Amino acid sequence: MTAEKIRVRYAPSPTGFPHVGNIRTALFNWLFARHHKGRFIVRIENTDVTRTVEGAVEVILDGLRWLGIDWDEGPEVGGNYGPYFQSERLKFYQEAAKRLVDQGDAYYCYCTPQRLDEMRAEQMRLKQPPGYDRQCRQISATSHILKFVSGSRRVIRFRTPLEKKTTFKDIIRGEVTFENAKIDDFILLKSDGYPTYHLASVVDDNLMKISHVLRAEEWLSSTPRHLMLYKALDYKTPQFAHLPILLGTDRSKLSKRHGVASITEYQKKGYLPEAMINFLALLGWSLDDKTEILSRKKLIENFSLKRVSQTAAIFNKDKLDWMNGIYLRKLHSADLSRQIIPFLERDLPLGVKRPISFEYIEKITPLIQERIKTLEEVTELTDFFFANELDYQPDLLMVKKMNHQLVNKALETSLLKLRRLSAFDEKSLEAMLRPLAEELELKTGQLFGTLRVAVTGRTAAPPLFQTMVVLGKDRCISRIKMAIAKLKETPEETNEN
RNA sequence: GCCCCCAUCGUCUAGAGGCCUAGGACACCGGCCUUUCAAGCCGGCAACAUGGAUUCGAAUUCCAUUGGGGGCGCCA
Repeated sequence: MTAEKIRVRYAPSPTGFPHVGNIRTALFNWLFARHHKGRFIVRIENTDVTRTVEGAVEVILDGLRWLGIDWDEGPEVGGNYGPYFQSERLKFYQEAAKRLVDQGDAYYCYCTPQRLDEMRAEQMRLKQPPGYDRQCRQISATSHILKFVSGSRRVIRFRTPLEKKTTFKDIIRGEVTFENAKIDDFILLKSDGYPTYHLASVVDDNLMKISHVLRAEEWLSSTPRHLMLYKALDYKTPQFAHLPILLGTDRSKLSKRHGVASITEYQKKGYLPEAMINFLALLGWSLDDKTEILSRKKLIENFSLKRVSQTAAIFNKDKLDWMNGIYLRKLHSADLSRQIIPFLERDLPLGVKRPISFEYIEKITPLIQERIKTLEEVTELTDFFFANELDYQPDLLMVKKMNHQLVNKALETSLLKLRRLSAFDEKSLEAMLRPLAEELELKTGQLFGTLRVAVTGRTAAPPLFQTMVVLGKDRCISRIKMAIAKLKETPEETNEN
C-alpha cells in the first residue's frame, strides 16, 4: 500500500443522531487513514429527501469534532474532490445512470410503488424471496417512447447479469461469493432524479479516488451489486473491509431503540472523548492480549485491519464506565475542575449562584476525582457543598448502634470543641476528633459517621476532615447545630437501633 | 422463505497445530487498606456450541449440524 494513495471516507446520512456504531466506523476509517498517512474524507449522503433531518449534519460533525476525529476533505473544509454533499452531485449520478442505460446495463422501469408492494406481499405469501420480478427489463423501444411521452414516472434499474457468480476478497472476511441470479434488478436512480445509495456511493468512491471502503458488515450483502456497477462503469474497484457490527444487549443491531446510543448522549453524560475513543477502538480491534488503555497516539501507531475481528460486538457500558474513570483520574486537577463546572452549572438547583467559582471547585475536585465515573455524577456527589440547608432523615445520624442520647452528646461535644479550634485544617481536625471519639467511648467510625451525616447529609461522602475544611468552620458549625435541632424533632424511643 | 457473515468466560478479547491443566480486561464474589464511599492492591468464580474428519497431536485445518447476526426498499 503506497502511503499517499490511501483514501478512506466516512459517509453518514443525515437522518438522525449518529449512534456509537456509526461513530465506531468513522473511528476505524480515521485510524486507518492516520496510521497510513492517508486522507480521511467525510461525505454526506443526503440522497433521501424525505428522510433528511434538519440539523443532523451539524450534530454529526460536532460529534466527530468532540472526539477529535478530524477530516481532511469534506463539509466546511472542502477539498479537491467536492462537493461533499451528494445532493450537490446529482449530475454525476444522472450521467452515470444514463450511460448505463445507453450501454444496455440498465433500463427504465415504470412499475408503480403500489405494484411493487403487491408483488412483494405476494412473494412473501408464497414464501419466496422478495425481489423485483424484472417486468420492465424487456420492454421494447417503442413502448418506452410511448410511456415516456405519456408522462409515466420511471426509475432506472440495473440489468443484473442472470448468470455466473461475483466473488471478491474482503480484507477482514476473506473470499466471499454470491450468485448473480440471486441479486435482483436494483434501482439506481429514483423517480425524483436522486440516486440510491448503490449508485451514489460507487460513483463518488470512484470520483473521490477512495482506495479502501471500510464500512459496517450490514453492507456485505450489497457489495456484489457495487462490484457489478464498478465493472459496468469500468471503474477501478477499491478494496473492501466489512467491519463487525455493534449489537445492543439484546443482540440485535444497535439502534435508537437501545436507549443511549447517540454519541451526543455520551457527551452530555460526561464521558471524556479520550475514553470514548479508546473504548470504541477496542470494540472489534485489539492490540494484543493485555493492553486496554491506549492513547490516541498509540491507537494511530498500532491500528491495523489485520487485527480487526470478524465477530459482532456488544456495547458493554460497564467497561466504558470503568475506562472513563481511569481517564478521569488521570486528569490534572485544574483540568478536571474546568470540565466539571459546566456540568454543575447545568445540573445544580437553580438556587445556586452562577457562575460557579473556579477556586471553590479547585478545592472540591481532589475529593471526588477518584470517586466518579462520569462528569455528570459530580453534581449529586457534591451538591451539599452548594446547599444552604441539608435535607436528610435524622435517623441517619445514628450510626452503628448509636442511640439518641449518644448522638446528641457527640454532636454537642464536637460543636463545643470545634468552636474553640483556631486552626481549621485537616491536621488539627484529626488531632481533635480522634481523641474525642475515645473520650466519648465511641468508635471513630461512629463519631466520624455521625459528623459526616451532620455535615454532608449523607452516609457516603468524601473523607470527613477534607470535606469539613472545604466547607469551612462556620458552615460546619451551623450544620452541626442543624443536626442537633433535627435530632430533637425525632422521638427518642424509636431510635434504638 | 432465500442469500451472506459469524461462533473462546455473562460482556470485550488474546490465541494463526504442540508454548493452553486456554491469557488479559470489565462485571461479579472474597480479602487487605480504611472514618463512610470510592480508588488501589491481592485472590476467586467463569469459556474453546455440538458431531464427524485430517493429524502422532487441534480452540487453532476441513465438513456437517445447531445457534446468533446481517441483508433481501424509488432507506442508507
